[in-house]
Amino acid sequence: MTSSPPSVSEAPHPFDRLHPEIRRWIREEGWDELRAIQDQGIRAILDDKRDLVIAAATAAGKTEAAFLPLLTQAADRTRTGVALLYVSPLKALINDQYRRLAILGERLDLPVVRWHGDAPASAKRAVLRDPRGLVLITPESIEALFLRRTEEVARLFGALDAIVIDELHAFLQGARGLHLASLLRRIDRLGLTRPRRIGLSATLGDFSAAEAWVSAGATHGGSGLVMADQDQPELKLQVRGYIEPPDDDGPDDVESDGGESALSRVADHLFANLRGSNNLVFAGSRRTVEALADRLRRRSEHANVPEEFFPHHGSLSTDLRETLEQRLKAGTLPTTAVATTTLELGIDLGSVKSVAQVGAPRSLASLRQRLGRSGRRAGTPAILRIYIREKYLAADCDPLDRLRLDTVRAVAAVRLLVAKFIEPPAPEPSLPTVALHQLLSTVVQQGGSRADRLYRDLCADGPFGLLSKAEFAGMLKAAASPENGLLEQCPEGLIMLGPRGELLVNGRDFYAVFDSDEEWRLITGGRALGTIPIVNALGIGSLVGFAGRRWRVVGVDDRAKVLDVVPHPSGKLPKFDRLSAEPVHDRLAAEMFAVLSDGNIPRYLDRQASALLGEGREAFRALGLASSRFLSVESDVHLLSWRGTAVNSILAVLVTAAGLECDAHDVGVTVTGASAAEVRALLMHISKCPPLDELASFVKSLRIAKFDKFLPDALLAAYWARRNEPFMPLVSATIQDLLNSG
DNA sequence: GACCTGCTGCGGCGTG
Repeated sequence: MTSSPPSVSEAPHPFDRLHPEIRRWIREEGWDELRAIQDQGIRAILDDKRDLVIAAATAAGKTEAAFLPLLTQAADRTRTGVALLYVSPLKALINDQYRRLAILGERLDLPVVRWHGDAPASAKRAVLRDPRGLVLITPESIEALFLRRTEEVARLFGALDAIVIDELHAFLQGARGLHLASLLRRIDRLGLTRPRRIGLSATLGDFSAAEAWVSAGATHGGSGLVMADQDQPELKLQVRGYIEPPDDDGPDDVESDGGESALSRVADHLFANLRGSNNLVFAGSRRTVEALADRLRRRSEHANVPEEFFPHHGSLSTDLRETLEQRLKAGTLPTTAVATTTLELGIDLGSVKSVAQVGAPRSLASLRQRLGRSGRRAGTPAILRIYIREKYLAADCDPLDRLRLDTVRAVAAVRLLVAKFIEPPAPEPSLPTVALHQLLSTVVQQGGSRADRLYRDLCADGPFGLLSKAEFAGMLKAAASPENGLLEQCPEGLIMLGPRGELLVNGRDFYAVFDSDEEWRLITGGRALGTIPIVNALGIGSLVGFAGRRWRVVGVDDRAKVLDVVPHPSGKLPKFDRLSAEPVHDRLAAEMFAVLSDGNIPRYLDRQASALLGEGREAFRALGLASSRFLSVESDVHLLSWRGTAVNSILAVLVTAAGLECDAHDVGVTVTGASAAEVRALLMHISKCPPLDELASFVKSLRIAKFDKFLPDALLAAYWARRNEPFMPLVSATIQDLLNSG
């Protein structure tokens, strides 16, 4: 379902179909011509009423491809009500787009209003009084409108022509995407016709998933897709290997004066090769970002050169982050950002010479996104360096460590990058939590509702359609239980908020479907540095490494949770809560097996990485793992599935349910306290797999999302089973593979 | 052995 072929000769040129004021603006901007993606966008939007996905690289002009034709239509509109809604996952992106779109809006006499928590209230009041034009908003602010402006929201959004969803790929997975899907469906119901939806994205793996998300609830025929020609730049790639020193326990902590840890040597290489240009370094965790930024700052100090390496992560203050982003974008001073995932989304960062990845990738979607953020100049190759740190192998080490799985995963990830593989969206674990959130919000919006209507509005053909009527009833019953008190039912059957429901919904924390932790705020000389988790026990005199520097605490405000700090020569890195590793997809785990099985040494490996890959393969052969998937180590048995996180987790639950202690790891599970023969017998037994919902009680924690504490066990168990059902054929195949192996 | 995102309404104050 791509866009229609080039138009017949008598059809007007897309440019000539735009509003005269927009054409004038384009000429004044000095554009020679519209880009292909914009021509296609104009045709698709003006010729067709269907939903649309626009896919093109960052800075390729997607926003204009959507808004030039949409504003052309909106300028002639006579209906009252806001004409266009733009939804973004980030406030910073709204501010960025506002600057571009407000100029066009002014020319067309269409108000353009930013609507997020930090946006000025005056413009919001103005559009409430006179609803028209374009509103740029976050999902949470849409939620707030439904809850706090229930009477006015239909006047605002009841006659929309179109809803543009930016960074669409960020909403295809996760609780927030489900939240937005529900909010859009609620907006659809405010008016007589469903507004068309237009999704924008730079990195889509699965176009059909994106089109399906966008066209949910469409009454006439699916959606269209326009995409830019993806000119594949040359990719220059290196994978570099490093081995930790023998007795290094805390590799990520603040560098000691010896400075021989693998991370220190990674810092040496980055310092020598990235200095003098703009680069992005993705280091995985906030702790590693801090450790690496600290090492790079020290190298600048020792070399007596200006600092040009700076940390960027979600716990740093907006001030520090924006300063760094603007420095990257300006491009006048050489700048390298050492970041977590914070720089994967968001504003255009300008031209970047190279991207580095510290640690083997676990997600191809993420790796692709990172490469896509590198905004190269036309004609220059994309440069990617992957740095791998492996353990020193002691004589008595775990044989699994001998497989050098990080090096192997890096090679496997590169192979899948070349094969253009991107993980498809996975079933969303937090669906019940988001359903309860939307249930409470809908009860407020409707001023009391009946159960059957709530089920119809939220679930039937909707984003929560995976819940059965019985499960939904269970959710209602639990929410109305005396201990939860979220809902109450009037004698006539009308469902209202209960006292705790009122408290919850009126709290400032309610709008987002994701949880947030309590944190210390770090201040120095009146300037905000950022936040660290409250689990860090800090008092006056404590030393802490943060924002790429080291500090001493000189003041504590326990009530406001503020720490006053001053620069200090030393400090330990704070703890950031870590739960579990990012999941690995089946395809990546399977590719790792393939990498270990063949003998080819890719040229993009440096000498150390080649040696590590060789060692891994040698261990793989020596341990007989090409044919056997059992590996006994003292009282443990490793079962090597070579499958992804989802399959290994289910396998671990199965083994636990059968009575043995078991934990999942990256390429299989480890069974404790049984012999290989016993484990084999057990696998034969569980190959006749018990029903999944009976297994759910063996899952370590079913309560994972924000409102799960209000949900009944039976619902959480049933939903766990439902979202894992698609993996069961693979689980059965895995058990067969294990049993068939030597 | 991980990361990220978001936030109302109102009273009180200062300023033009």
